[in-house]
Amino acid sequence: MDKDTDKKLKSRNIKPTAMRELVLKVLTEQKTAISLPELEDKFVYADKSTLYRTLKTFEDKKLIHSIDDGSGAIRYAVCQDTCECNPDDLHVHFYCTSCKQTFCLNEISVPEINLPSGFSLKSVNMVVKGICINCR
Amino acid sequence: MDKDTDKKLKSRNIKPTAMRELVLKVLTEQKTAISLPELEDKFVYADKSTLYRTLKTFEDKKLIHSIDDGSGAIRYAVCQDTCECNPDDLHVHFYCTSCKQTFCLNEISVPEINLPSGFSLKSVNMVVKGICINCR
DNA sequence: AAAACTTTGCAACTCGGTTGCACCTGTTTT
DNA sequence: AAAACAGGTGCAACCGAGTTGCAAAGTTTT
Repeated sequence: MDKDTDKKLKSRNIKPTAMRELVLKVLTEQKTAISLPELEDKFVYADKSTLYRTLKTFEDKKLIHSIDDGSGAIRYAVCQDTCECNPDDLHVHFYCTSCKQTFCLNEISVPEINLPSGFSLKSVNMVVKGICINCR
Repeated sequence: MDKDTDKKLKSRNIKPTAMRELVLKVLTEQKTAISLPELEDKFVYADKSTLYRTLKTFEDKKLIHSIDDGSGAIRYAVCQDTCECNPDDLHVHFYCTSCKQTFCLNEISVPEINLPSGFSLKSVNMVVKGICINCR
């Protein structure tokens, strides 16, 4: 059992099962955002639905956030420690069309938008597509 | 046959078949972006794959643009006349979580982003989620 | 009018996501 | 300690969006 992952789970009110610890560990070691199918590949013996529900639980409890990068599969990445997934916490994501990896640009927060009057904002999904530094 | 739709198709180098004229007409009359499944509902007698390929053709020829609003289905909307779908042509989209409609905010272009060095930009998908003016 | 090419319709399939249900495991209650 | 309970996991099946191969229908070219 990893003390740190364990703590992290508890800090977000998630019961730390063996499965969850393993998933969180993979997510933490992962530098780029990962999709459910990709996660499945890393866990040959775990069931798809278990992994699915694990991700959903993590997302509900704001341990991870999801990114729809337009690749057809939703990807997930661990949130910053202080993140509450409010509009202020949102950052820009980068999708590399060459290596198909999705990066969290944590330093770049999504610009403010002045919506037409009558429209209210809840959240923003901003994905920049291009070529990443490794593929150039 | 509608002269205007016909002209519009030709101007983008698309052979104006009956099917395509009808689809373009629906897309033009539509105030919000529409998905393939939604389009299917409007064409009871047309085949899914035909509609699918029609949308793809339109998109290739830059008559329409696609929006991934995170709803699970890609939506399409007619481009502005001068649009070439370059990064400069890109505008923000608004997805209403109540009525599930997606609006093109044509007046609001996507803000510029300073990517980390080594990353190059090709396009941007920016979707703001919230409540639209009709649902408030 | 025949040949060549394009568009359309049908059917089947892929793949990501999702759910119902049974089983199992660990915890609480009696 | 046994029984009851709650929650987590695995299996199987399903859904819905998107996609493709192929044959039929329609157009264009020669």
